Amino acid sequence: MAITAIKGFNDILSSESSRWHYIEQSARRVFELNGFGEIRVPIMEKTDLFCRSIGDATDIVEKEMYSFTDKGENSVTLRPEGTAGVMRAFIEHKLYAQDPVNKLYYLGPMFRYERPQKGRYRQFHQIGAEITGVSDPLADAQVLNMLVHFFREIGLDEPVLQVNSLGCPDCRPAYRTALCEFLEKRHESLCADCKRRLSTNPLRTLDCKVPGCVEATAGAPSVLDHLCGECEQHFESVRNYLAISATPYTINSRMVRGLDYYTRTTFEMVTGLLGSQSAVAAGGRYDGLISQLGGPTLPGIGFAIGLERVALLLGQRDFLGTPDLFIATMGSVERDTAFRLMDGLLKSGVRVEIDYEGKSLKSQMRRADKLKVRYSVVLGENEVNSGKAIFKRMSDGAIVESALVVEEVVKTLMH
RNA sequence: GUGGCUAUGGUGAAGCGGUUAACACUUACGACUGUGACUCGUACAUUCGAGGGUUCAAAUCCCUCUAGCCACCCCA
Repeated sequence: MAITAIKGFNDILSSESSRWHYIEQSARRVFELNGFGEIRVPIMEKTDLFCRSIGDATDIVEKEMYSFTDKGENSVTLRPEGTAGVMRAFIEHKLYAQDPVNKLYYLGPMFRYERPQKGRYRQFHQIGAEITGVSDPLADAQVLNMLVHFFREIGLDEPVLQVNSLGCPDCRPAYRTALCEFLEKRHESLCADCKRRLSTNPLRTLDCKVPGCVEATAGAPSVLDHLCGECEQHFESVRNYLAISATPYTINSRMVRGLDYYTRTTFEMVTGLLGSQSAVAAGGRYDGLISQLGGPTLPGIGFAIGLERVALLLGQRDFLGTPDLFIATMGSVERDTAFRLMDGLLKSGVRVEIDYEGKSLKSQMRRADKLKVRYSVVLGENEVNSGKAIFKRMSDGAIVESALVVEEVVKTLMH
């Protein structure tokens, strides 16, 4: 048996990479428009970074990390998400010293040891953006609008924005207590998973899909009713800004986050087209993270987009252009002329394809057709001698004669 | 970690115990010896995920393994 790729690790073949480029370039364009600059950080970090940021009790840290001990006896981990590494770099290089406000974006592979399924892989890719140093709700709104803008840019209007507020360390404990009290009373009608969640992560019971639990939690207290004054005001303000920019969204007070560092505003772009993987992008505010990692007390907010999921939503659209010209040749002498012409055209930025194997003219023309080239030209004895050739427009068969001089050919192909 | 489903050529797939493994697409060549698209012809799996077993006979039945997909869980 030939060696195959690791489970959950996929090759992105050249036939699909044009779609990836399209997504990545759109993101770069939108993010840079908003003043974000790219930061490139390693894909491996000390294990402790993720334990301290994501949270020891989360599934990611408990069972999904690719961690191992390197030859220097250090525990290292393939990053399961991007924010932790970016914030580590932010602190390490004291990026806050010159200006606490930094707008950064990143893209690249992330790794989680999970059972693969549609839209979920062990190596997957994210494009993320972060703003540090701004606690004003205006930043929340800008980030949300940028995300929505990105989806509009790539032509997807299907994922819808859902927003919630998780409160802060001051008001969340009280909510948690209220929720637990509520759930305890309905303990018997909860599914086995939810009974377990009651102690591990009570908020999770809110998005359980088991009908009994949906029913049991129907009247559960909402986070939004338990926000402290400041958090409530913050959320109000975010909503106000979203109204000003006419950004469509819905409030989902049951939205839960998988990472511990989130505070206040959280959000997701949600789709119903990817089976059980409904989130194509998600993020939120993380006001305590930077100080928690040993940096200054600065707020932050950001999101990450799941590239595979976006690519899945875009479907099989072809984003690659077609060649401008196919050069067919009749014999070996003509190939010198053909090569000279091709080389000149390529240097002028014309996309040229040529026959490589000296096949029959019919084969060459068939190939020209298959490559969907705009024009074709046949170079044989006559053309080499006269220095002129007939260029054929493939769409309608129209022909036009042109001298075999790069500038002339370029002019001919313009029409 | 737990379920369910599926594994036949480059691809999509027929075949459900019996001599050459259907068909379609793709690819190659040709009909048209200097011009593609349509049409037509020819070629392309000694072999059915891997390994065992049952049988005179297995792609077809049984067992084991492996892989993939989907779902649970979790999440981008």
